[in-house]
Amino acid sequence: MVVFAGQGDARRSMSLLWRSAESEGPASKPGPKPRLDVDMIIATGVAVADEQGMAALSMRAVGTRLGRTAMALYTYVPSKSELVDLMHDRVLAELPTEYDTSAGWRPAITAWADDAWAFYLRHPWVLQVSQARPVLGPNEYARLETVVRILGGVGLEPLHLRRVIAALFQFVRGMALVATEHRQAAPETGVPDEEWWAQRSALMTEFAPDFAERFPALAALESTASLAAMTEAEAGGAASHMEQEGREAFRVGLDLILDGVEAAVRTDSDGTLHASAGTP
Amino acid sequence: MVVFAGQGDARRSMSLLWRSAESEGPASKPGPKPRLDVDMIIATGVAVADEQGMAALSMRAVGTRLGRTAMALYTYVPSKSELVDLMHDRVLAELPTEYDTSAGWRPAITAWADDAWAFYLRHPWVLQVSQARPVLGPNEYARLETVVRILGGVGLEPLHLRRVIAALFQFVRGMALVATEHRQAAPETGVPDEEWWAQRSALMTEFAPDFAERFPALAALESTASLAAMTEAEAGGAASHMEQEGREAFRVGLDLILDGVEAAVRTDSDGTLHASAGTP
DNA sequence: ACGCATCTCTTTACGCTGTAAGGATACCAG
DNA sequence: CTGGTATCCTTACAGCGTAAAGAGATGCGT
Repeated sequence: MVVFAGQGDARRSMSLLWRSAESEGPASKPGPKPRLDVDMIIATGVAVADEQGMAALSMRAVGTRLGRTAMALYTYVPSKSELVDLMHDRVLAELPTEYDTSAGWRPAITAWADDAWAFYLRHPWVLQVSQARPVLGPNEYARLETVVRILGGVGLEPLHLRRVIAALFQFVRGMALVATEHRQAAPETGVPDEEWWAQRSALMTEFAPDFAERFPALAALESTASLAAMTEAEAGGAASHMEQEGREAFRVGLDLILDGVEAAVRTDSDGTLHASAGTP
Repeated sequence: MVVFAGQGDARRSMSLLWRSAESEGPASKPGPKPRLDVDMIIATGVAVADEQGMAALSMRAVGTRLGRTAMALYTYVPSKSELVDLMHDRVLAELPTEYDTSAGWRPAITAWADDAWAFYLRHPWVLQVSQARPVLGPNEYARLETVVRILGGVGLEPLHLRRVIAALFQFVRGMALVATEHRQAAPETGVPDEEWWAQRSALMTEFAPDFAERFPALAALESTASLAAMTEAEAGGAASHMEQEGREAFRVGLDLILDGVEAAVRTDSDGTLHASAGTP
């Protein structure tokens, strides 16, 4: 057997990502029976990351949760970064893949974005996984397929469509990222949100007493907008103000983008031929 | 002097962020002359992060660059995370604060977004700084003020305006994040982009030969869009395809959002009273 | 049934991180 | 000159990912 330098790794990680239930190697091998398997390790990793955040995810942490040492994991998984990739693709399976487009693409995409938002808040650590070389697991593709299916028939030309989707993805991701960061700030630092802001604004007036002169537009906006936000938030009150505002900004931004898409669809299907691209 | 638990830190970091050239303590103090100062340390930190990335930014790295040990820095800066905050606010000063709105807000915002994009590509590590509790330094406020000044007069109501701005910020951030991650992937892993993708797609056909059946919409889109991207990219060719596409998706997404804003402005100034909020 | 190849899992170790603690040295006010 | 204070260094600790080597269990070929 020939092994090319650096290829064994890629091969192994792909086979881990795409492995099916059977299709494994020989049923009986020499050596002690494995008392662990990749799925247990992935599940435990997800549990650790969900409960204590990405920073607390260490090989030792996962290992001891399974009653094993850190090094024992290396029998099943080539490295920590591979484990994270596997965890990523694993949780991605939670996302729905079917959306009702009978009322048009817009409600479907909105529902999709809401689900993605909830998903990110459920697994905030996913937002910490680098997108540089995407994981390319089955569930990553399934997620993409879902969006392409919804948006494929609206009449955007392929290249444009792909860019719109990329923008949509990154928008959702970015908004969810700040939301989760806000949520994590309080437990991590031990200082509750309100206290922190109160303290900071007190120090602001001390260190930057000329704030209103230096940043007039900002000062004007803050005084009016904060007031409006307060009175508006009176109805809800479940989550913190910051989180509520994050959610609200997400909705607003999403609507802006979808308005833009609608406008693009109108001009596109006017000017160019309206091919029902995507689903055959 | 009374020191409340946990407050000394906040006070110190605010004074570091907002300190002005003079206004420092007594000119002559006992003890050896400081051979370093906060600005040198910040500048060195920025240099390290720019050149080698956030992962390579360690107290030891900064220290030895200054011909000192890691611990020497703790005389000037309370902790690494404070240093990162200071670095963040420092580089933020590079962003322009004045934009020509004589041709309307849209070209101004577009120029602003382009500058932000270039800024993030120049200092990718900034995207790694948590937004949970924003740095609240002078330059962070200046950046916000800039956008509010541009968008303050278009006739969005304050609360809506704030959310639009939040969405805009996160969109730019998110798009820039993937772009920088792509750019860093090749040097970090040592595998050039094309090789990686070639290898991956070869493995894809091996491990998921049923790809086209499982993800029909995706397969259709890829075959048409990739072709279009290739022929379109033939003109340029400076940056890699991935990076080019990231930039393109950024433009497309931004235009979608701005289209949405235009629509919102039209309906807002029709229905509600058009107050020239913001700049007085 | 035996020996051996092979597999799982543990122990130990290395270099890296942020930073707490304590000591050496340089400097200024009295 | 002396005492107090500030700068800076050395040492040390707990944590990280993982390389290397070895212990023990297991199935196969003989």
